[in-house]
Amino acid sequence: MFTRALLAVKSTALVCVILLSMTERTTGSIRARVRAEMLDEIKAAARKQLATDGASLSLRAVARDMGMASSAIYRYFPSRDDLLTALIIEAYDSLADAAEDSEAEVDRADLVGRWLAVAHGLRNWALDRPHEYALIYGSPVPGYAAPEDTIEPSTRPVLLIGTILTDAKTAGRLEEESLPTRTPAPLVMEIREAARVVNAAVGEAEMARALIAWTELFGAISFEIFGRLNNVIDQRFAWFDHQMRAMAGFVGLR
Amino acid sequence: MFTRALLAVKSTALVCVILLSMTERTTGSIRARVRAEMLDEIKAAARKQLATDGASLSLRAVARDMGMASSAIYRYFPSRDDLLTALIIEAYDSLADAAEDSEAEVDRADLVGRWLAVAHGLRNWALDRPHEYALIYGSPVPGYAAPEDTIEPSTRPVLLIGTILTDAKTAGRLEEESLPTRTPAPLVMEIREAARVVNAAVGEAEMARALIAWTELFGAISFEIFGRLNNVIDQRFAWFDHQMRAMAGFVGLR
DNA sequence: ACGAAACGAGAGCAGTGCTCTCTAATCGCA
DNA sequence: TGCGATTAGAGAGCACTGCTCTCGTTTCGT
Repeated sequence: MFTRALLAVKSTALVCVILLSMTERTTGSIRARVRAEMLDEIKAAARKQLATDGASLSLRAVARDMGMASSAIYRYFPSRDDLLTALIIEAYDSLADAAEDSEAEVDRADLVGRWLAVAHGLRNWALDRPHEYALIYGSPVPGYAAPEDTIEPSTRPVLLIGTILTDAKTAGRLEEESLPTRTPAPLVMEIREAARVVNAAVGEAEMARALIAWTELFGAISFEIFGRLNNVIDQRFAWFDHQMRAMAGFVGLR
Repeated sequence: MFTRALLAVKSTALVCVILLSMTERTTGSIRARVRAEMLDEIKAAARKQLATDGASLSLRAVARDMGMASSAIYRYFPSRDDLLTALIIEAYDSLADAAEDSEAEVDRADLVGRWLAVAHGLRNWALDRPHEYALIYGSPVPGYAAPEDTIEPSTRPVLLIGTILTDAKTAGRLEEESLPTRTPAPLVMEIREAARVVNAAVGEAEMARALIAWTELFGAISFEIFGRLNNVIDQRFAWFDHQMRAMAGFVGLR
């Protein structure tokens, strides 16, 4: 909003702008700074529209909301999909932040508590912004193909269980077990690789159980957010908490 | 297609139509029959379009595909959402059929096998028609609110585990256990009610475990269909099978 | 055989993503 | 300081969407 008003009174504000550019030389030209602010402003407006009108994101509505022509948006985002991509990346980061913040508040030695904190952190974030959750963990947006840029941010949330697993293992708080012998060797290799990626210093059996718990976790959130619990479970918090404690036991956390 | 050609040569086919209506008096007037066929034809065209172009379903494209004006579609479906609703209901039924057929092929006494058959039946259906899966188990379609009509069909798939649980219980093939005492009473009541609805003659602890397995099952399918396994797990079948065997153990099936 | 109901086509409305052109503001650099 | 190059924004326009309304035609029940 500030940048918009600024642009509207261009000539009179020019001196002020020059002063600003002098005191903040590190941020580059004012054009670059205004551009960065515009990018944020557009994303914020889009996020707002996402929250109110649901998953149907209209570029024109965003432009209208900002009081500018729809064509001007294309100076900042080459297409609607690129705006979506930016929102998706931000959503992953925001989700990971929420989970990390929630987990950080728990005593390091309380491994079940840390798992529960991650789970509830993820769920609370999803409840707060269901449409953003749908954007990243729901069905892909109709004509939208997730580009490369979204792959890396999407891995952030799952990294958390890596450290929990490692800490549990080193503290001797993780029950050990071996995978059934019928588990195909290629799959075992992939599970080991997954453990390596999330920095989990555990065996394939423990990692497999953690991945299953992770799957159940997002299954539970999706069921709740997408309305699959309607008319079945009203005790949403209690049910989710029960599931997560059960999965902690399944993983072998003590 | 047959009905379209029939309508195109109306006058000459009139006698034929009368004859048909006489031999098939039980099905009602020919108009009613043609209408039913049209409904099916539109749904089929829509399903085809869903499979090729993804979740963005265009009424006009469906009409174009059928060689008729877009406005004519509104004689059969009052709105695009109503078409979607019809497709959703059919998808639930089709999915439930697939799971039932898959489960029916397994020896009644093999309870783990029956659970695995249901799971693989659901997964195979989802892999065959990912967009229809997304329609019913993904994020809700943008401007679409699922009407009452979809509630009942959506319960069909889950009914299957009810019979498996009951059979396992009566055969003494289901490990018993009690819920942790901290489980809130209202939640216990809801779980018992859920067991009643799916005809599962088991206690709340067994039902809770089954619901968790059910959640993991759909979490696993969603992860696979929505691309969350990309670059992580390539051994899709083996991984799913492993998960489902693990969940069978978690539920206590023997 | 006739009035009522249903059907299909076409035009039209408001909305969408996106492109192109044109003007004005701002930039880097001499 | 001024000038050519770059960038921002507006507006018109294209093809598309869901949906409504009207207008003939066809089929229905009686």
